[in-house]
Amino acid sequence: MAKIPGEEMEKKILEAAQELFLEKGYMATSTVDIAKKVGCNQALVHYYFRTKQNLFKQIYLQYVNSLMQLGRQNIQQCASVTELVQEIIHLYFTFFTKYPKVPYFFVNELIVSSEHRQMVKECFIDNQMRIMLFNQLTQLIRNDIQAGKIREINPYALLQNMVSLVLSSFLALPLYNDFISTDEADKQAYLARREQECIDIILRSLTP
Amino acid sequence: MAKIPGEEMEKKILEAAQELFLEKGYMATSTVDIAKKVGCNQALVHYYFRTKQNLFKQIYLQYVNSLMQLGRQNIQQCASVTELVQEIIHLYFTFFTKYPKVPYFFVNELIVSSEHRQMVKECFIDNQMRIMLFNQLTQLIRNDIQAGKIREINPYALLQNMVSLVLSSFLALPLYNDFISTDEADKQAYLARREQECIDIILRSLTP
DNA sequence: CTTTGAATTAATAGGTCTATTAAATAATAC
DNA sequence: GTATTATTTAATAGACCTATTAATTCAAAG
Repeated sequence: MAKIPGEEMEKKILEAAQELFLEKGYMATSTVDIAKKVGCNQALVHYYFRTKQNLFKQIYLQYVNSLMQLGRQNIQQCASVTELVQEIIHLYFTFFTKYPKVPYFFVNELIVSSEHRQMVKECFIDNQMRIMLFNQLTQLIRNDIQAGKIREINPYALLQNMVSLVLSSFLALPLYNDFISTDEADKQAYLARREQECIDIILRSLTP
Repeated sequence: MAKIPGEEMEKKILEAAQELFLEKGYMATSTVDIAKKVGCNQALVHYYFRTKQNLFKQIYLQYVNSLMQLGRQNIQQCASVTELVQEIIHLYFTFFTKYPKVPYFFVNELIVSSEHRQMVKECFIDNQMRIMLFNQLTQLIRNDIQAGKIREINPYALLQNMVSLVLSSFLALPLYNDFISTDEADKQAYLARREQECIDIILRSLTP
């Protein structure tokens, strides 16, 4: 070791940790596992990140941000709730189809650990991006309600419904694997069907 | 100890384990924790159940069954999909409102552990109850489609949509707690709202 | 070529955990 | 009461885990 210059090793550790955290969650991943995956000494993990919690924090907050950034341009261009719903659901399906383990990782850590919730809360609370996107949603809803294009609905409820349907489509993947089919093409077809189904349900739920 | 006759202790261990598994999940609960909660020696947990996995299995399968049994009479009396949807969602909201940690426990173990999925699969595969209820749903859907009362829909998709919306209402409770309100009355109101919202969404998704 | 600071390792302290064992205690039978 | 069986305990083996320490190797600078 020590042949790789500078921050190379730090990055490798971060990447290995990312994969393992995604695969098995925080609790079930040990710094020994991470080191083994990188092929370095276990102390090195602590040398760069001091604690396992630190390492996790960096990775998790990176996901929080990338999920929030996801296609903000596309979203800002939307002129109606209908467009927005289609755009958001499509973006998330595209992203999660690429990284199908992110939803569970994300949800699990958020449910399981009060500390991790606090972490996310602090990251969200004064986040300009979040505030802007939420304000846009609220504004669009108000407009479309007044125009009689959609029924009255609380923006939080709409968000929760979308998130629920999208995430659960991916959370169910392990079940799909074990109960229905392990074939990759089948899985892709399932996800494509779910995307349409999610959009359809949400749009129907908005008709006046 | 040893003053309590017969199976009393076994039951106490089972109950303590149940609470802890619900609270923290399989991985984060140790047999030491369980013994501490009961107030007995840790070896006793193994004396009665031999392994932690055994103990878990008993508890988990009990939940699988009680969830499946849940109000099967009420459900069998339903004459239309609309009725069925309302009845099912209401029953699950009632049950989970009483035991709000069951949804996460249930979902998590199912997602996280391939072994636990196999366990459930074996329990489901030839289960008469499951087959009957599913057949009834399929039949009702067929009837209502032909009668022009609902649009064409796959029974699996309908089930997944219902389950997703119901479960996620409860999975979000820790977030509700930390981000919105810790007040018990608020939480009850939130759940009541969600129940209506879930029913509403599903029924709207079925209109021809 | 040697010095110096950074990167890496080996070793280990101090915990935890599951599961087993043998010994002690209680309950029951004879 | 004593023998027998069931319950309960203390003790511990054998893993594994995080985090730290001190020693080693490496890379660059003088």
